[in-house]
Amino acid sequence: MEDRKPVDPPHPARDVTEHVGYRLKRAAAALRGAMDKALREHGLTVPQYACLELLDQQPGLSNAELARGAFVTRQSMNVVLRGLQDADLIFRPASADHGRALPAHLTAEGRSRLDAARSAVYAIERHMVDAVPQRRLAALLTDLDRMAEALGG
Amino acid sequence: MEDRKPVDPPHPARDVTEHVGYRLKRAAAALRGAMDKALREHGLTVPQYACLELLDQQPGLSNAELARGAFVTRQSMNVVLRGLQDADLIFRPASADHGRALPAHLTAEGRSRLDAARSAVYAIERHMVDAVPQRRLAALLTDLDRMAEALGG
DNA sequence: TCCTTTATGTCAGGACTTTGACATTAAGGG
DNA sequence: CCCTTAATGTCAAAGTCCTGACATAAAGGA
Repeated sequence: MEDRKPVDPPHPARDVTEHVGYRLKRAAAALRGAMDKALREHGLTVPQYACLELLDQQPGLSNAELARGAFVTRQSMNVVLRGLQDADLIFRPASADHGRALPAHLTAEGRSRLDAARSAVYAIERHMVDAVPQRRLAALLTDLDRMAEALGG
Repeated sequence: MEDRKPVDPPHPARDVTEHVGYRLKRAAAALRGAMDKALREHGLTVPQYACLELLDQQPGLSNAELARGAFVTRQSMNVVLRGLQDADLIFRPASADHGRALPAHLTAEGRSRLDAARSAVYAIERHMVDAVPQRRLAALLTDLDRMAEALGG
């Protein structure tokens, strides 16, 4: 049996629950839970909503591009897209004219569904944003981006 | 067909990628990815590592308590615990003496495995923390907590 | 005491996500 | 032109996580 070798934590903390990673995970989990609950009433999952939102602002994105935008694998996004396609919320051409990427677009029903869900999601985000002092919001966003970039996100 | 009804975003943004939720998700995904990669070399998943870390600092936690601490359901934590138990990294009594909760404890092997993995995880967290100005770190932690609380985290 | 509430562990089923692998397609360099 | 590289879509298998449900056990009040 070897002795325990304490590792210096990244910053002073009494336990893991004070680590940045833990707090980040907690906040993300809270957001995910709130969105799950709200979107369920609209018949959408979080990845599905994210996909619709991306397609609304960038019509014609391919499966791989959507996957990167939603931070999931191509395989996962493929499943999401099929679900959305079966629900007639998006459509994709059967074959690509140029490369291999199949550009996806919202259907009219997809747009209206997105509009409905967006109200609920924005209310959640508003509630979340209101919890932090307004003067720190910009810095918060900057720091989140820096952390993501530092980790290769 | 009804007209699209624009919803005011929670804060000024050109598109979803500038929303707080998106940035939060991006940072969390980057952290998760980095931890996944690092922990795989130690034969651990992120939930397993989180579980070991919690048990190291609070020995005797029950399945339900660990689930809350790791932001997953009891059912999910139950499978995590079984995996850790099968790998002899933790142990639980077959039956509870007092209530119904089964207190879990690290084995010696669990402790050494945790020590090894911790170095890798702390290096990641250090890298992440170093990416944000030190004077803003405390505020960042506070804001993450406020957002989590506002959403019922 | 009895009942309700709350919390826990567990089972079953399904949904989601991932890793690994393969074939197809476009682009660039030799 | 041919080959390598990179990117994409897809399939298969496994793991992970969730919702829903049920039985057990402690605590509190009528």
